[in-house]
Amino acid sequence: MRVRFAPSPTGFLHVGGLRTALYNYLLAKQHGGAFILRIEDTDRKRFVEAAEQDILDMMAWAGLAFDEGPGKGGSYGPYRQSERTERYHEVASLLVDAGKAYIAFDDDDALDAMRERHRTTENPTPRYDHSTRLEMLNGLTLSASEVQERLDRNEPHVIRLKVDPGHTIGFTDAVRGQVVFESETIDDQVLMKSDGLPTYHLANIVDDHDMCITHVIRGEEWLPSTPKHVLLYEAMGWEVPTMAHLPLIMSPTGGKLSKRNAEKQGIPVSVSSYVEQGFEPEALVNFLALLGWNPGDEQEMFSMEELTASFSLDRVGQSGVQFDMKKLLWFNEQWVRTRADADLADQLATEASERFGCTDRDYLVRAIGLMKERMVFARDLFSAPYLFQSPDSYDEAAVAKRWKAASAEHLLRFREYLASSGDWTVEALEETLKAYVEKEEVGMGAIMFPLRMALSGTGGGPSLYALMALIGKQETLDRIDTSLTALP
RNA sequence: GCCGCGUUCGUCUAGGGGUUCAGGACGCCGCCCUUUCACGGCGGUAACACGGGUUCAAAUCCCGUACGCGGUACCA
Repeated sequence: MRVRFAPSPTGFLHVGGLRTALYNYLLAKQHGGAFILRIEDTDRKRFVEAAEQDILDMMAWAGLAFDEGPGKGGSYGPYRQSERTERYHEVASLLVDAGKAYIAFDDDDALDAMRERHRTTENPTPRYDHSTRLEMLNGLTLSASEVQERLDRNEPHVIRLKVDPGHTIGFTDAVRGQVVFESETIDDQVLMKSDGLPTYHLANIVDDHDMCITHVIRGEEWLPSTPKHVLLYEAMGWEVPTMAHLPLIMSPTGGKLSKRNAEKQGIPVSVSSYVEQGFEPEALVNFLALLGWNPGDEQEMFSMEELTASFSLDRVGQSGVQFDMKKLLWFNEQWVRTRADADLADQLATEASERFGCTDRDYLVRAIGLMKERMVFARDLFSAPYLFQSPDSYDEAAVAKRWKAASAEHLLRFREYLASSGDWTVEALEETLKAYVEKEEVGMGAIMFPLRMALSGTGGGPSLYALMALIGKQETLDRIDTSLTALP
């Protein structure tokens, strides 16, 4: 099995593209096949310089290593279409010689004029096809010598696929089953553009054939052009690879997950945005895998290895799927929790040092231990600055609601208990507090809330015993003193 | 308009003729645990688009309609 991911470097890697790459990757790994990356840079108008590097970086981030591709090599290279133009010309001439394609000289104005001529309410977008091609300037209407003269004059021209009406083109899609099209509904697709570069349709079948691709797995937006590809394979006498069209990922309001549509709802379209926001690669991969595929049982969490073992095309759905950010967030939370505290500390050390001057690695690891069940992203650690420094303000709403007349009094008295406490462990601190509650005959909340406010400046957070044990005796006493001057 | 694909809880989905007055997950709500916020546990909310067939029996098969999505470029 040989599969490929063939993105166009017209922008940063799209999250939907990543899913396509993932499904290809999983299948290749599962079958011990090859996963190929091919850059489809035949559109010079939309070419974006930094895009290829972004594609490479994002695939590496997600853990999708390819076996052949730009920078990696392989025996079927080059893997950039801009470096393979000669081969496309070769195939295009073969097709013209065989009468399967023809040369056309019509410029934009001629094309517009033709469409204008035929446009009606019933036919808003007339096609360049069997019904109109005889009105145009092409190899079918000009004599061979006229064509040659124009070519000799270097007149701009394209090469079009000659689609004859009257027959049915069908193929079996691995996701959708049998799909058929009538040939008269298909236009004479341009194969070779006047700039000398091929269109996707030509380049794609030439490369898939030359690179011995066995399974073409791509988005559903390609389904309508697949009959053209089938025609091309047949014209060349090549075998048609297995086709599989994946359901489109849609925005929560419906419609393709386009930049404008999605980002308005807080759903980034570029994979790099997910990296910037601090998503775990495993979480995005897990989420994307389940967006359009399901294992058939009730497992939700999947590592790349588990996905590789379980994935199959026949469990890929056929209908469009909506991107659900809440679920992605849930996956991220789950995956953050699977990480070792020490591992998270490695990631967060620099920021901890820069923001809080915390260079004590053991301290960082323990702080992470207190926060882990409360994080969606690793960097949520820093949403609790009191783990590293005295609060510089106190949550006003919480104070207004729960800071009572006796609060300062309790705090002051409990400070004495703490000051005389010798053993500064979680267990001992718990004992100390219980002793206070018993002696003073008050509820836990009477002291717990003021204490929490003094130490963290907030009304919620990790266990207070653990927090005091973390920050230490002196810091605990200092924070209580500070709060007593700041709070009523 | 035409062509193609699709349609089970709000979302991702299981189920593909009887065992399902439809199961799981996210979300939401409630309860329990708990000093708090979370975690966790338990429970709840909520769906077979519609209309015809076929059949003893249909969410499951067929046809139609509606709706959604994609395509309709010298873009991919």
